[in-house]
Amino acid sequence: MLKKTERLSLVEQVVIQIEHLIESGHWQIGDQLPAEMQLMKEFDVSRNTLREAIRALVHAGLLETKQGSGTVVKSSSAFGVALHRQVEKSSIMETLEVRLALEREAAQLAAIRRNDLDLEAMTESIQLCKLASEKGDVQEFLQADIIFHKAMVKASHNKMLERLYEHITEPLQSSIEEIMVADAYFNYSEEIHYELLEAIKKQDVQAAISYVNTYINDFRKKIKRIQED
Amino acid sequence: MLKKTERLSLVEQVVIQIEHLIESGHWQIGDQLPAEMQLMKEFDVSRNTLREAIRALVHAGLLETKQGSGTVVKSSSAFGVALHRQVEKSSIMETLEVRLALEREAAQLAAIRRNDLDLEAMTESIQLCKLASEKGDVQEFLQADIIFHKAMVKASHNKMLERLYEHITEPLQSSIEEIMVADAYFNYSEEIHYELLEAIKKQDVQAAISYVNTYINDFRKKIKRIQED
DNA sequence: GGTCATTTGTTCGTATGTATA
DNA sequence: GTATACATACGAACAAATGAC
Repeated sequence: MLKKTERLSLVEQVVIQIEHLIESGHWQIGDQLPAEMQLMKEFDVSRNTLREAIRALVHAGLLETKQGSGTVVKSSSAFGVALHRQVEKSSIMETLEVRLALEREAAQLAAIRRNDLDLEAMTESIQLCKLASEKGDVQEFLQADIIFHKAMVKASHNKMLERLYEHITEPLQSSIEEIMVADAYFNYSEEIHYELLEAIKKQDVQAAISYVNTYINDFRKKIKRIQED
Repeated sequence: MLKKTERLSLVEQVVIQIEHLIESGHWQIGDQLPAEMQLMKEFDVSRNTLREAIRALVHAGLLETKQGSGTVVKSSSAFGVALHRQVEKSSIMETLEVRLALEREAAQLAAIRRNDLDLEAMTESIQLCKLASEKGDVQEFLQADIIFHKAMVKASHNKMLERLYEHITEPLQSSIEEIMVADAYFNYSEEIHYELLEAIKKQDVQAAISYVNTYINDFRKKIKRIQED
């Protein structure tokens, strides 16, 4: 029934298989895992082995088990969880400074490497920003804004930068929403990054970098102003 | 309204305690942990509970267990392990671009926030670079160079930036050493960052940034040249 | 080379608490 | 309130690997 000791323990093998199923997107965030009985058959392991593998992934932050209701996917990557924890240990300002560093590099690389598909995605998302601003919906606007930024980072064609940016921005998002909603002087038109898109379109590296620098500086001042209230 | 029974399980409590003992340096990398029997008494838990906590930390990459021999500390932080794995999945070029982003931001912040202690540490490490260059010892020079860069990042007074930089640079280091040793045209005097230190000393932000930009660009070209050979 | 104590690895059983139906 | 299923924690016994004598 069970094979003799291979290099990896049975538990580790199951852990890796589940990890892969999650990171590949086969099981999405929020999805409920099949019942234990079914997973036992699927991986061909005993109940104890399966449970131990699940516990390891719970501790890693990828899964969450709830009595009675089962286990659900909580995060898509162990890397994301580790970064998330790091962000929680840091101040908003510190995290924002790191984000600026990544965003400035991304803008520069995007201006160099962007292809037609990238420009299309960025143009599309900036249209969403415009629509949301016309409706006056802050929440919707911020979501569209994130999509634009992610599209720009994607246009840098650096997967590591992309992952870092995504997992640093995500836990920061709720704080940003609070700040923006609390901002009485919020001005949509100032927040839509037409000039940045133009700079990347024209492959003007310097213009892209300086635009990022100014808008993050504004953002910084805004946070300071609100936090002092 | 759901009542969140966020009471931590015993296993989680033990995990956190061990994690803290490692991250605080009480147990250093390479150290052997006390035997399970002793740890059971120390944490006042059963063997199964203790073992599950240890297994979680083994999976996280902090510990390594060997049957018959014992348990040793393998890494000092879970964040470092996660980042290390991410770097291994990425190309040298990608990682270098991320490093540039962090280093540029660090140089800028260091130029603004450096204090006398920071300047002292940077001056000291640049002296080490000079000494190694006079001896013609590449290995020693590179080690001193790392110390200088870490001192600069520390001078940015952003802990998150510091941790990210450290854990991204570390796994990159062996690759860099290979490249530098293989470089027939290696010129020490070009690699000592006197001008960067001067810019930070004078709090000249622009000069610091532009110096980082040029030296990383040179580094990039060097890698491309060597990889093409 | 072999024996033995030590240490981790594995599996079982039991008691208690807790969420769901 | 009761019953059921699941989670948690403990204890014990045995297997397997290691290292020292």
